Amino acid sequence: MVYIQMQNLKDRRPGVAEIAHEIEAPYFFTAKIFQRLAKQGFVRSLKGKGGGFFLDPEKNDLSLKELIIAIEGAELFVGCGFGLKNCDEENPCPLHHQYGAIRDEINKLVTGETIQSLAQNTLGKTLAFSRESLPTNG
Amino acid sequence: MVYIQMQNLKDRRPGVAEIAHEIEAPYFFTAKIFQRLAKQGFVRSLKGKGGGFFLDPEKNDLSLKELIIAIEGAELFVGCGFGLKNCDEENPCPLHHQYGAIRDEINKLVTGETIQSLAQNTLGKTLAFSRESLPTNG
DNA sequence: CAAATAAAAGACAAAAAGGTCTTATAATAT
DNA sequence: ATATTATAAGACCTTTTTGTCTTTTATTTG
Repeated sequence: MVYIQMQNLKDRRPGVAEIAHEIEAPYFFTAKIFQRLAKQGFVRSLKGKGGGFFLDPEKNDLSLKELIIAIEGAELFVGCGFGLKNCDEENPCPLHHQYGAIRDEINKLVTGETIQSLAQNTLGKTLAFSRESLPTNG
Repeated sequence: MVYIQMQNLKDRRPGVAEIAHEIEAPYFFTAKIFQRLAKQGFVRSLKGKGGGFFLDPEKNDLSLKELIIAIEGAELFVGCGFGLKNCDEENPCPLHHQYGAIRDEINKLVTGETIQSLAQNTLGKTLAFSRESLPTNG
């Protein structure tokens, strides 16, 4: 989605083939994932010539946290590091406080960073996926 | 394993039923997991009456990192936060530096803490799994 | 030795994740 | 209108993870 937004900022709408190539994932698998993201409202799409994926230009604050919660649930942000159900401040697991500190850092990161901020910050830089894309499939 | 070591420090060797109860996991599933851990040499066991699981008393430095790497591989400690293969210092992903900081923290935690240190530090405290255990199955 | 206890081994089964392909539908351009 | 382009939908398959059960083997105690 960061890649999509980066392209949107350049007035382009990347299609499945291009995105799949950039993130080094199979074509159809990528298609499936963005189908789901589109249905959930996280991306929009246009069919036909010149079509492709784009983010709602109205919203400029889609945090990583919102996305992660929508896709994987909130466990990462609330659950016990050891996966214990009974773990809390009164009955902490042996890793409770140490893990809590890291979880706070993760929370800070995913709350503060948005798809838009990441795209904006990295526009023009040499990135892991910014090599010019020649669509493939596989 | 922390629970096992805590019990070992009290000269007890917990069995599958007891461990399963403490970690709120199904009996047979827990059995499977410890079977694997035993084969990998991370725990030892004794069959028969009075038997159960215990850690090698010689080793007192089994880090969480060693365990995680043996069970899940090292990706958590070396991989890109976005899962990109091309991501490195020269070609960073949009989250590269932010995620790197968190990964460093995780590394520090799992390198510094061992099963033994966690067991030792938490002996006698009221813990998520320290309520006295009445073995069940399911 | 026999009985009881407890893990080891291995076969199975169910559910979730990952991956592929075909057909349908929408949009554009001519 | 129609040909082209591109996503949407849904069926389907494979692999991995999770979970269950039965049988075997080892150990202790009487």
